[in-house]
Amino acid sequence: MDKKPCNSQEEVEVRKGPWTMEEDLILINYIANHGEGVWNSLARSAGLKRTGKSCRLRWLNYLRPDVRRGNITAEEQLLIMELHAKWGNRWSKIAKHLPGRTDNEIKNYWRTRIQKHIKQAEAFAGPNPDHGLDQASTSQMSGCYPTGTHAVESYSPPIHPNMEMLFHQGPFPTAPTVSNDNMWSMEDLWSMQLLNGE
DNA sequence: AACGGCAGCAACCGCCTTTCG
DNA sequence: ACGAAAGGCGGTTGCTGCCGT
Repeated sequence: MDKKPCNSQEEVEVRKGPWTMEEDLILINYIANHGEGVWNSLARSAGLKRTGKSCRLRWLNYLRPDVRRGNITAEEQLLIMELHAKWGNRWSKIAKHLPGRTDNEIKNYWRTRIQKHIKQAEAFAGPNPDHGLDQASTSQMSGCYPTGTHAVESYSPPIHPNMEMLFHQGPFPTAPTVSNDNMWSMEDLWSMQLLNGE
């Protein structure tokens, strides 16, 4: 599509889309041996036809050994909502308070689960044209909360009262149906890396 | 059993900020 | 002090699998 007519010999084609197992292994191996560095040159040196950004994202969101995926606990849910009430869509900031969780995962979680339930709560409370949740982006949603100046100690319901009601009804899966069944586990990858690398 | 719609997740895109020369 | 490059972040999109009809 927007592929340039390759007029430079440095112009190697850039791969996009899902990462392959081989690419993952290359990246893991390279970082294990050389550590993280300048991502653009890392991608080149490792022989990956990916942008530095893509490598970084893959590493941070998926390949890091300390990354935890799936099974967001009820405690984590509450924390996410609490911090979101405080900071809005500052996902990376929120993620820092959830060890092993990535901003991307929290963002997805918020959008797919929590936001949905907020909508339901809104609907349950009755139509209110002023709220306009549909057009409310998540950032606007943060306006529903006592954001900014309110510190956590003054933290009162981070969510609509209806949300609390939903909580008691148990709308959130305490063990979300996230499953990695269809992919190799990180343990597999890391053990492979160990076999390959050292 | 097949089809259509929906939900969830991974990855990409573009903008903003930070760092380095 | 200025400009360029890289990193970081949030928003959005596309793909895949699941569920209901």
